[in-house]
Amino acid sequence: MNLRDLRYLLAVAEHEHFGRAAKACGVSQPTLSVQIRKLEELMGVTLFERSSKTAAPTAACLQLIGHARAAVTAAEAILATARNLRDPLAGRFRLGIIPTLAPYLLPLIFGPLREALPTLEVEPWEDQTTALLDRLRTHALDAALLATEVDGPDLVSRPLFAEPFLAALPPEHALSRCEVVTETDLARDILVLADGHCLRDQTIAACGHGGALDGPMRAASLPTLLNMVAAGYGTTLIPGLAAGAAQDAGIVLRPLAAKAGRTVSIAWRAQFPRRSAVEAVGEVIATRLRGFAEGAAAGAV
Amino acid sequence: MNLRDLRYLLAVAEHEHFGRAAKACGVSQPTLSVQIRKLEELMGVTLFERSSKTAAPTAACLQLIGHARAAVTAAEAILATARNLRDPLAGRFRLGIIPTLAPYLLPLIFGPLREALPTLEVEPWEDQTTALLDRLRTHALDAALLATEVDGPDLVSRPLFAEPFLAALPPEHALSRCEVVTETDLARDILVLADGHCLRDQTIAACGHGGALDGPMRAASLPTLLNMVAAGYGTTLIPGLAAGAAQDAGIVLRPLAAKAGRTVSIAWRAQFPRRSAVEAVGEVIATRLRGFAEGAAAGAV
DNA sequence: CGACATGATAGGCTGCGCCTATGATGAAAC
DNA sequence: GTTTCATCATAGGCGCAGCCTATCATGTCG
Repeated sequence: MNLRDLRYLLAVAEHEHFGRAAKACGVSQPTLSVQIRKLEELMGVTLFERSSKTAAPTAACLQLIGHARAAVTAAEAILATARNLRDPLAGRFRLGIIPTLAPYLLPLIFGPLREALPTLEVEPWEDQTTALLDRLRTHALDAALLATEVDGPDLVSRPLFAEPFLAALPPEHALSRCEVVTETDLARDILVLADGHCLRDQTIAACGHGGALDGPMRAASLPTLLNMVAAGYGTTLIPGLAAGAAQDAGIVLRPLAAKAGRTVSIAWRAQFPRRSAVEAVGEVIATRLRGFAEGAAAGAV
Repeated sequence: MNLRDLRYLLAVAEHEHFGRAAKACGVSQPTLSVQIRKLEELMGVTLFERSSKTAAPTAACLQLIGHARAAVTAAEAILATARNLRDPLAGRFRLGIIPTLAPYLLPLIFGPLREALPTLEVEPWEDQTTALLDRLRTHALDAALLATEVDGPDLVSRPLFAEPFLAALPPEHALSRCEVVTETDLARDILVLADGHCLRDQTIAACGHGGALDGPMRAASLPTLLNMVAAGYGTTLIPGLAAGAAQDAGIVLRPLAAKAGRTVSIAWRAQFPRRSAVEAVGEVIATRLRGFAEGAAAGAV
């Protein structure tokens, strides 16, 4: 059985006339006769009572055309839905973002995204890098904003903007008297985030450390870490976009001598079909953040 | 687009694997690859994100398979319904019956019909002959019980049983002293049904009439006519099956000398596809009424 | 690096569904 | 009664869609 056959069935049932139904279907009358006959043989039911005047649907036929109409309608709904889905810049777009970036970046890009891509429903998902990569690979995310290189041939990425780090000091800290802080100077009493945050590894890579990394005061999130620094427990590096939040917490910020920083990239599956959506989102973010690195490195936010 | 294509789509979406989906569909893997590809081109939407491990449905695909499943389900419902409809001895059977027959015949045949054809839902429709023929021709009835010959090549009929007429007399009527009444003797003060009833014409044909056929007391129905006879307004002919009702009304019945009567037939459209249902119904009625003519003609009911 | 799995591609064949032409039948016109 | 016109059914031929097997391209894993 075929959708075409069902359309023929509906046409003949509606017109009660093979010739007119054939014209409505855009086929010849014999075609319709043959196909309806085959349908009747397939079903084992006489669908129409033919006469020299008309072709009247039988009671059995009337019971069937309800289902037939449902099938044809559903098929047309598929095509109609597909038409609406054809635009890759429309629909849900699940975007993963690492925790040390999300709260500071999202407020900046929500507006531009909505303006540039009004039909794209960007759904942020905050998680650590490895979790984001897992979700990317299991198709639970469409793309992710990361601060690390992605590995493996199944994923690709594109850098969006450079984010310099800043030294974050308690106001009374000795280094706060310097205009510029050298990364290694921070190592002595540096505090880092809990395991799993890429910022933790990058901080250690840039500064080294004074020994006790995971003391009793593990900082599970960047706001917590900022509070700990503000309370005088030690120093740290923060990403440039968090500068505002750090200053609000009463932290002194200084540019770094070696200009340590990280590059934020957008990553996606190589096979992801809506590549244009990824690139559009990436372009909006890159444009919004253009020129940010220089301003942040200079200490002006 | 094709129902087959939708089944392929559902299979691949379910298995997330072309090879297994192909096996489930009973086709080769290349066939599935080609058909899904064509579906994607038709819709302008990428349905699956292929990798060397799996074929994951895209978000667009997930939106479409709901409709696809609806279409496939409806198509299967057609076949399932058709299977149930395949038995012509099942389902509604709209049976027209003339008014001078229905109230007396129906009680006799309801039981046997239900017993012999339990899946056939016989729906009686009482109307005069011409109305029944109209409804037959417009497919509003499947068959009709008539007491006249049917005309035209579009309708055919089969006699079921002979129904003798009986003379119906007021108890005090002079003819009630006779054992047998001659048809023409009734003509003098005969009463007949209103126009449109076949029994009216058959009564006149058998007996003639005394002149004033449609006086002020038109009898629109046989029970009314019986009441008029019982009240002494005149005589009439009644069909044998109405004998019981006539006697209940206090009417004297006598057999007729010339054995006037009528033949009850079942009529249907020559093209009606459920001919076996017609014949089964006719057979049940004929069997139930077998031997009725002799008993009724002898006056014993 | 080789063995194995995936999905994609190529070429050939079969049969379905389409057409036009014609037949069969019945109704209406004359 | 005969003709004419309508209906749907049938026949024969043709093109293409969909299927197969064989093979390729690619990525994974031991």
